[in-house]
Amino acid sequence: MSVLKDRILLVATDLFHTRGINSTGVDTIVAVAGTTKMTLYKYFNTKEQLIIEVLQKSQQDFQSWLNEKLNTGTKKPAEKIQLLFDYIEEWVNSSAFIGVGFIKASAEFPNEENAIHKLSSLQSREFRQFIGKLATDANIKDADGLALQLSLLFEGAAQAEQMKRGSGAIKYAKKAAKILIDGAIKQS
Amino acid sequence: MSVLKDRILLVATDLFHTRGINSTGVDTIVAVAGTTKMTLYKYFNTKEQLIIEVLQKSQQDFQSWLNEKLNTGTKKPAEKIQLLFDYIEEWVNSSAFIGVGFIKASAEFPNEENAIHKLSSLQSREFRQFIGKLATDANIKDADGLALQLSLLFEGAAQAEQMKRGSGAIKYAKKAAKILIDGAIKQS
DNA sequence: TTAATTGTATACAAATCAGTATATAAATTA
DNA sequence: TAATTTATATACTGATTTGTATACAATTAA
Repeated sequence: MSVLKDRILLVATDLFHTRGINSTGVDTIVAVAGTTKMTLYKYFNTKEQLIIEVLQKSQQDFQSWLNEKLNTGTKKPAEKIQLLFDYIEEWVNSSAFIGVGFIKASAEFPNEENAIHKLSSLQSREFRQFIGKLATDANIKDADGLALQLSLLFEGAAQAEQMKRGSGAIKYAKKAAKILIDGAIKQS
Repeated sequence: MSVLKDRILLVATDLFHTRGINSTGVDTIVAVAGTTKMTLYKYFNTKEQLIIEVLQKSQQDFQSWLNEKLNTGTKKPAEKIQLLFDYIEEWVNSSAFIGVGFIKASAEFPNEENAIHKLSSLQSREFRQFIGKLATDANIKDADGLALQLSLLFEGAAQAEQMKRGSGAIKYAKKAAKILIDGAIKQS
């Protein structure tokens, strides 16, 4: 990938999170990235396409980071799901955390027919399925039900953390997750 | 309150939820409300003021509805907190539900210095304190901790329901809430 | 009847928005 | 060296944004 395209993606990601997507114009993005609109529109056909690529890259980066954390060493499936919220906490508390893209995007583009909204919805569903696979591997009976509950805690905590940094919401989400996981394991 | 001001508030509330706040211009609002910009600006100094009043009215309406539900009949404190998510489910599943204003607003106005963001943050905190009072009245030990966890489930479920109507997220949030509440009561 | 209030109609200002056209400079490749 | 690619600079279009100015109509109160 071109270094300029990469820089535009990075700058756009940051500005979208700190100022909002609709409130960030392409003029601002190119000014901060130190390039011009002509270059931006060479790499991205429309602003919508830029938004979509920003969302995709953000989610890919997070998933890659999470997968690496979960797959280092030799962890049993039951351990992995117990560790999930530890890693999420680590991620949320890192200085790099600026929010969950698909949560914000779905709020800014509420129309369910909109391409950006559809992508947000897909990413939310995929992450829930990812948790569901962890739960299935751990031999949990109602794996999908638990996955949905954990995803609610995740999205709720991310929302709270976006609203007020350092709220400590993720700490209590982790505690709640442990209770729900332990309860689900007992029933299996 | 003037009938016209009321109509503008209603129309703005609906449009903000279905199209997004920043994507809804005042021209659209007055056109749908069947009035003119001059009238809108007679009742609201700025668009920001309109947004703020929309958020305040939405939260007041929800809180009033919830209080009435909780205070009809003679319910013990422990019953009230157990019933909380039943009422939230009823509210979310009603046709009138269009989302939680302060969740969307905080996403569209991420800057913590922004007046709209501040109000969103305040409303979220007030609702959590409201749950905290229910928990305290029910003699729960870590009332604030439980309130935070329940608010995460609430915001997560609302977020999920905004993203995809009829997702059934609230049903599983209710189940999770029951587990967390029962666990907290045991420890008291 | 006169005065005040309330709302409408319309046009406007000034800024910002996404996206394009054109021309030029620099760097890379053949 | 010549040709091609990559990026810049700048100006523009046309639509949209919030908010205001001005003039007029209808209703209500004194």
